[in-house]
This record gives sequence, structure tokens and C-alpha cells, in this order.
Amino acid sequence: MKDYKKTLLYKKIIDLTDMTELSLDKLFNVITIKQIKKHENILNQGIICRNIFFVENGYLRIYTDKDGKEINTDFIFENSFTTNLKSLRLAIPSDTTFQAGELSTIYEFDKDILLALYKESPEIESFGRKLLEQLLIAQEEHANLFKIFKPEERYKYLQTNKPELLQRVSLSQISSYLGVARETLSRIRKK
Amino acid sequence: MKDYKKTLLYKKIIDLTDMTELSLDKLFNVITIKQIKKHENILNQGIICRNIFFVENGYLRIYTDKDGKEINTDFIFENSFTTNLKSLRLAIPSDTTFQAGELSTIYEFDKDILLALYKESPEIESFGRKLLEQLLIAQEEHANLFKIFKPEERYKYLQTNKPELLQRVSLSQISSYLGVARETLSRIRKK
DNA sequence: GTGTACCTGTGACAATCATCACAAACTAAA
DNA sequence: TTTAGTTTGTGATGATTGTCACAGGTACAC
Repeated sequence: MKDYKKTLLYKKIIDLTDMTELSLDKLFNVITIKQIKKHENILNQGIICRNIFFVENGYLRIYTDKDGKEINTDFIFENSFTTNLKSLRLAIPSDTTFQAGELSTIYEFDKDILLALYKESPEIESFGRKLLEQLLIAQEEHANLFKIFKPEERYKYLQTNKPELLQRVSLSQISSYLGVARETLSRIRKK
Repeated sequence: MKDYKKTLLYKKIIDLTDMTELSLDKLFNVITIKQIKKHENILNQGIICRNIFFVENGYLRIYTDKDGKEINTDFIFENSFTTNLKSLRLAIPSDTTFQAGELSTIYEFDKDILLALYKESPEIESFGRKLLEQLLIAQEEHANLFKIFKPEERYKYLQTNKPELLQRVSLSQISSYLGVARETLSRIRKK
């Protein structure tokens, strides 16, 4: 990958770690860039996940199919990492699909290549650890949405904490994410 | 810490990594052992979390206080790690309390000491990364409980996937964990 | 054993939310 | 602009769950 110093990912890594140029080169050398159109998938439910993703542009909608209905479990916007770690680490089929919500630019790290780099370079493994920390903190936060708040409170939480989500994602998609019927969210919003 | 090779934690680490004796010694040398009685806390809501915990014996109930009511967000049994990563890494007050559900033996890793060890030994940082992977996989799984399942399905999920939880934790505590009223869970269970 | 404190079961009722049906509003392409 | 397709708003109704009240059970201390 060329000219990587202009990317959001580069800034993110610099922000997260104090990696040497050598390690940065190694890391960016193994990245795959993907452009995916709206409604295209980058990981399918039932397939084993082999990558860690970084959203450089656009956003991903992560959902699971339950009895023919799609339930959104997450939205990942620019400047964030994501993966299905359970599938990645245990080599079991993913229970979620990763789909572009807009035309998106995604950077992919191959799991096996990354693990090999960890052994080569402690700096890169340190990056891997910090990446996981970010994922875990985000996940802790989201899980609390459901454990602590009632539907109306969840919507208010998004208003104050994730306003960009409300702007960029349609009401029906958000309702699935918040675990309420579309009609219910419509009524909550009227207030 | 002496005789650590008899502990669950030792087996866990051996299982997770291929650490040298030297690193194992370093790691176990900085562990603090705590015996906590039932209903005693090992981390209080409002306090900054400075430790990663391993439950060698007994179990921890993790809850958050909302408007005077306790909402259980997790139960951590023997042979598992836990922490409040958001509080630990961002140095902000914890939004949860960690309380013993039985007389418990807890091993504590101090965050600052662990971070220092990471710099000393890539092997230990590798352990840190794998520890985070475990936490994240557990969290992914638990979050799905709420996003995908209805109350009755959540109970069935526990029956098949976490039977020990149903045996060791009282109905009212479980109901708080599942996000339903005690009475509702009582009725679900009758079926 | 006896009492006290805590936990669980159960009925009645209220509140919340899901579902269904359809109208209105919006969007994008011809 | 027109039109077809998608998304959102809204009313009616039923199902699920929460809340309140109280009875019965269980466990532990004295």
C-alpha cells in the first residue's frame, strides 16, 4: 500500500502506538484495500471470518439473520476497527454479516498474516493488543445500552452519544439495532 | 506467589500461551491474592479500576447501580478473567461494582505493573493480547443474548450454555441479569 | 424448635410494546 | 413531472411484561 501516511488508519495507528517506520511499513505492506458498494457484503454469516477490518470511509452494518429477519447488532463508521473475533479465533462460522451501508473503503488485515507479524515484531503485537482494547471498550459500552436502558432511554443515548448514527442510518435500521419495532421508534421520536 | 503451578490460573496461562519459565515467574511474582467474603466488593462503582482480575475460586457478580436499583451485568466464575476495561484504560470511574457471590479467591494483576511487564517481555504482552481476546469473545456472546433473544429465549440459552449459573445464582439475581422482572422469570421457569 | 430475614410463587391489574393495516411522505429513475 | 419503490407515521388491537400485594417456603441464627 502506497501513500499510506494520508490515511485515517495511519493516523489511528500513530495515535494508538509509537511504532517504528519499519513496523509501519511491514504492517501497511500486508493490507488489502476493498471498495464495497452499498448493500455489498464483506463477510457473510456462515463463513469463517479471516480478517480484521478498518473502515476508512463509509460505514458497515453488522447484522444477524434470525428466522429470516435481519437484526442489526452494530454499525461501524469511519476510523474504527471491527471483526467477528469469535469466528476469527475459534475458526467457526460467523453468526453475523458485514454489509456496507454506503459506498465504503475498507482495509483488511489477514488474520494469519497478522499473527505471523506478531511473532516477528513485538511492536506489531502491541498494536494488536491495543486494537483489541478498543474493540472491547466499544463493545462494553454497547452491551450496556441493552442491559441498563429501556427503549426510550436507548434512543436518547444515541442522540447524545452517537448523533452521526441517527443522521446516517435509516429509522427502520436503527429500530432493529435498538431492539424495538420500527413503529415504536417512530413514536418515541415524535416526542 | 509460591506453588503457583497448582493453580487454575497457571493451567489457564499454559493453555493460552507458550511462555518460558522466566516469564511465568515474572508474571506470578506480581500477582496479589485476595480472599473476599460473600457480598464483599473488589471494585466499587465510582472508583477507577486499576486491576485485571482472575477468579481462582467462587464467583463475582458485576452490577451497576441505576436509580438505587442494582442491575447485574455479568457473573464471572472460576477460571475466568475480568476487568472494567473502559475504566482501566481511560482512567475514568468505573460504572460497575464487582462483588463476591460466594467466598472467593481472586488474583489481581496491577495495571501499571502489567504494562511495565509488557515492555520488558513480548511473551507477556502476547499473553495480555490473548487475555483480551478471551474477554472480547465472552462479551460478544453475552451482548447477543440481549440483541437477539427475547426473555424466554434468554433463559433457555442459559439452560443449555450456562447451567452452572442457574445452579449457583438465585432467581432474583438471574432475573436482573436477564433484564426481566423477578416475577416474570419465575413464570418462565414454571414451564 | 422457633423466630427472623430473605427468597420465591401467584393473582390482579396497568403499562409497554409488537403486530397488522393502511395512509402519507420521501426518493430516485424515466 | 410522473411514477414506482421505499421509508415513515398512525390508529386499533392483542400479547407480553412490569408492578403491586400478599402468601408460602427456605435458610440460618439463636
